Amino acid sequence: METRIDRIKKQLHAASYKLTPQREATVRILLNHEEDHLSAEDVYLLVKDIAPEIGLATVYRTLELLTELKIVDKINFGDGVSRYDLRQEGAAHFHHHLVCIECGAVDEIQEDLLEDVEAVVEKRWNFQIKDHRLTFHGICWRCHDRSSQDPSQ
Amino acid sequence: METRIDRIKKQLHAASYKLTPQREATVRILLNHEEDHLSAEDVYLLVKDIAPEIGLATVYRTLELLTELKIVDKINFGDGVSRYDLRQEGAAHFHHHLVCIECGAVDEIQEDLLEDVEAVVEKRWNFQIKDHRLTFHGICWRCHDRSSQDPSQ
DNA sequence: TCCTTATTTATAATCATTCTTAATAAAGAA
DNA sequence: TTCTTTATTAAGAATGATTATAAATAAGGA
Ligand SMILES: [Mn+2]
Ligand SMILES: [Mn+2]
Ligand SMILES: [Zn+2]
Ligand SMILES: [Zn+2]
Repeated sequence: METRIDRIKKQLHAASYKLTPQREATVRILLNHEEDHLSAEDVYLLVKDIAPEIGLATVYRTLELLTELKIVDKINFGDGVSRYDLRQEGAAHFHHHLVCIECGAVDEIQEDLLEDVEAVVEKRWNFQIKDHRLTFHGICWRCHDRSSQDPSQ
Repeated sequence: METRIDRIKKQLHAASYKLTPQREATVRILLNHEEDHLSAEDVYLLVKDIAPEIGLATVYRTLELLTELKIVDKINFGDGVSRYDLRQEGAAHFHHHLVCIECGAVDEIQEDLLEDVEAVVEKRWNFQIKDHRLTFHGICWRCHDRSSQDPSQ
């Protein structure tokens, strides 16, 4: 069976890049933390466990390369750091995020939901959409539950 | 007639802040560049023309304060800097952006367009939406026109 | 006036990210 | 193999945006 790593390797080769040990270690960390939204520093600290000799600049370079190849998406939630998010395989569009302003949790929406909006934008603004970024800020279901159960509220 | 500045002054007072000369100068620059998406450095250089003694840190502090009071929105288009965008008066929601990957132009969409999507998100994910960020990346109408007229294409 | 607090300036410090340079690894030709 | 070229990396310096600090100033109230 062809693994996810194998397919990423092919994508690199198709663009005439190699899957070096450092790059492979970085990709493995991303695969093992698909749910998370890791910063370059986060990735660096995690990848050091499996490849202790790696340098921070290499992690940055690798993440930049993976972003170029659309294997990961670089996102920014407004704190000072960029975060990196593995794309779903075969996903045409980047998924959306729910950022809780109470607890800081970041949940994902894999459904597209924007088809209609994009059709309107393409037509009315004559803008050919290639990608999108959509983030909602608000109160997550956990904080919701907490405050409705809390008798002090 | 009550001006836009007067109303912003009231918003500051309501939160027990003063509209100091430095803050007023900063707000005036933002008002004079509503269409643009200025970085703190951009604002600083422009505000120096009308208030040469102002410091960069004060501009940062003022922009942060205005963001807190929801008078401006802080946005990030992926280049390394934060940009500041005056909110439309009375706008319930932050407007959307079209970023051209060819020429770098940033156009605005003032229409909401997200009502239906937000209704779905609130219901299905039990998430109480307070704000949103939506940016489309693609080819703007100008670049579109250019390439369809260009015989070398 | 004196006292207290808010605000600003100037500069230093911090932090994320990028750049530079020399070393290393891989690949190809002969 | 050996030579040559190119890609990649590590280490640390440099950069650039943003924030923190400390002293000065302005404003407001008793
Ligand atoms: Mn995500
Ligand atoms: Mn805008
Ligand atoms: Zn929450
Ligand atoms: Zn364009």
